[in-house]
Amino acid sequence: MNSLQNNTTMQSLAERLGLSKGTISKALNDSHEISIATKTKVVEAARELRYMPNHFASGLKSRKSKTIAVIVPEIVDSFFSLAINGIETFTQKEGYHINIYISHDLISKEKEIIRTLCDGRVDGVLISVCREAGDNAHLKELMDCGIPLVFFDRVADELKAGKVMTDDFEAGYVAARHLIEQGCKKVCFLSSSLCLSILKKRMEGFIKALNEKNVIDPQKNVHQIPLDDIENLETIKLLLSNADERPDGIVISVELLTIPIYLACKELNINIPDEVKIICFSNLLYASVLSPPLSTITQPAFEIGQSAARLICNSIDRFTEIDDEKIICPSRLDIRKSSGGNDVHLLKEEGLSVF
Amino acid sequence: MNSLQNNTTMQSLAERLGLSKGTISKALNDSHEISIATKTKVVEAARELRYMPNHFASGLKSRKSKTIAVIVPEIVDSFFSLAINGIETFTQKEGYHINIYISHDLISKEKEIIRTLCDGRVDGVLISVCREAGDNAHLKELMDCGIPLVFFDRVADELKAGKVMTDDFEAGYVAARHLIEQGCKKVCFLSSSLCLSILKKRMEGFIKALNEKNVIDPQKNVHQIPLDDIENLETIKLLLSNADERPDGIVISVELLTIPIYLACKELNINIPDEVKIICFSNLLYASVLSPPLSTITQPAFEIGQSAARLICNSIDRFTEIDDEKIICPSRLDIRKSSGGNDVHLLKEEGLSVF
DNA sequence: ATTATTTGCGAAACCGGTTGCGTATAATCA
DNA sequence: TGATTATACGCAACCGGTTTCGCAAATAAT
Repeated sequence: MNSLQNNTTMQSLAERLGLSKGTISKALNDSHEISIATKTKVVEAARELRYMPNHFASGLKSRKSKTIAVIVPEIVDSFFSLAINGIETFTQKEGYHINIYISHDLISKEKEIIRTLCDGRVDGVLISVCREAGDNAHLKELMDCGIPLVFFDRVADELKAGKVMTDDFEAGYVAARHLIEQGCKKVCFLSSSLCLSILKKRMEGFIKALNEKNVIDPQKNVHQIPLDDIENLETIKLLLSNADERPDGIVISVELLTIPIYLACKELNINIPDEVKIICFSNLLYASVLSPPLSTITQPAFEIGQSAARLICNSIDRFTEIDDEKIICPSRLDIRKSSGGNDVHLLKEEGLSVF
Repeated sequence: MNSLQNNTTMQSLAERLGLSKGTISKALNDSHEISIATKTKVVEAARELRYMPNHFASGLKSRKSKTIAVIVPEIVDSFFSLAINGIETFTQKEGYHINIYISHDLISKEKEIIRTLCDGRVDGVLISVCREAGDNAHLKELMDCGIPLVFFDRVADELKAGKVMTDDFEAGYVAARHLIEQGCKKVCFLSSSLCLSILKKRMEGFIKALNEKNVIDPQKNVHQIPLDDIENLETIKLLLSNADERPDGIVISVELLTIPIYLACKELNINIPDEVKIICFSNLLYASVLSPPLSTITQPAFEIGQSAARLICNSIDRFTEIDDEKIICPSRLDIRKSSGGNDVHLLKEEGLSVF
């Protein structure tokens, strides 16, 4: 049975040393009230008996858990796993633990998760909101509990909280301009839903680039693709199958659509980049070994995670509210062959390697 | 300043309703001692005031945190992120929270992490041990604290604990036999270090297949590749550059070596699969869009995570020790073009899709 | 030598739930 | 009607730390 051997408590330590519980506490916390001699005696005994202050007891009094909740829509995703890596790198240095929650892009799950977070188990929350639209009463309630909140990447624009993101508008613009400069005459933009504000911003940047080229009604070049694995392939094949109307350049705003695009082109025998040039918002480590290597708008996922963690840890440690602070980490254009660039190896790019 | 609005406590609820703290507790826990009328009154007031039992207070008494620690060597990794997805899927149903820790394959980090886990903050630990060799005193100490431990994938053979893994020996054998059946005359095995028992088992399976073909000294066909991104590319290029000695079939036992293999072949102008056939232990979602599509030994990462979570949750909830229980989830051979198979789309394989 | 101050520690309250026990009131029984 | 048993709730201890306060002994100041 569950024996729970390590029951060394302050009380047992106190009895063993002929001291009081309070004295032990003060000694271990290096209080000035306790003599050096007693302190060393206590510290040694504590180490010997592998004493560890009980997490619940100390948390009950201090109201601090040294724990941060991280809510992501998905974890099998190069962006989010890199972001978590960045978060962990920072929090671990500061002695914080992290709880991971996956919303699976469902607003109901997100609400359910948030609700469990109001009992004091976490000192702060980092969140990348789910794709599914919905009110954000749950987020407001969380903040009403006095729990600091920081959004990363997918933010809720209308809430006053910390926000760490990339320059999506600019990146959308750069992606579209790049394809235009590569000689594309008909560039289109693939998105999932446009509920997500970051996707909307990318699209607006894309529109701006098209407007500069005096494209008539650029909104017509924006396509919403379902995220279901079967439907999306069919939708994309439909888009590419009509040779006359077919786009010769595609900006893909979500990494998930990479596989269906490549598959569709292969099935329809369309050559990338000769017949259609492609660039994708993506953090894929494998972009350089795809055929052809995939040009990407690479988001600084690790840095975004790290900055978000720094923001929330500082807010917690200094008891300061985050006053709608916004941090922008710029994305990077990595030109590879899929958009007609040279096929150089970009494996060792700064900030991408995680090994 | 941090206002902590939601200070609804049992005491405040009690005062508001003219009852005692104990009565509130019993009412909320549906005790038979309390009348229906009182119960409904209390429950309604609790909901109205958004009362949540304090995590520390309840944990202090119950000695349960409803939290599981998950320690992985890396998170930007398709296997581990899938495994975490599996873990989360199960634990979330059971009302457990999960803490994520990343050892970055460093034994020192692993020890440090484990040490912080003995204070009662978690009810159990799931771990995939780090690659770096070392004693496992820290794991024993954890178990001595009465905290259930379950290994997944990378296990410590010598410890008596729960273990969930795949059939590495069998998989290594199957991979090698597949290449041999595809006509390879000189098959070799790439590994990182052989400290990891799972890599050793894969190698032993590989050796068995070669022995069956009466290969002389098959151990000579086993190569250890450094994991550093620059060194490994050079080492692999060296291995492939000598056209006479060059292997015509390669079993890659770690996913990390996929990129350098593809890059090396491209640089040396070696055709996959005509000149060298390749199969890799991997959970890459992008295997099918690599060029050529990569044959894989696909580990049931999601199932492994799910089973590990089930094992530890059951152990916790039933107060039973895990008596060296072993669960084996078999891997799957996915033949694609890199090993000379047909280029079929294996996107929708059972158990792989995470969308 | 006497008073003032510092030093080192113990006692007890407190954090917010949980739980065993005691008891007053109501319901049941003889 | 009086004794017995349920019913419904309050009281207080407890979980394991933290912290305030008080006090005795040691040291310093006068």
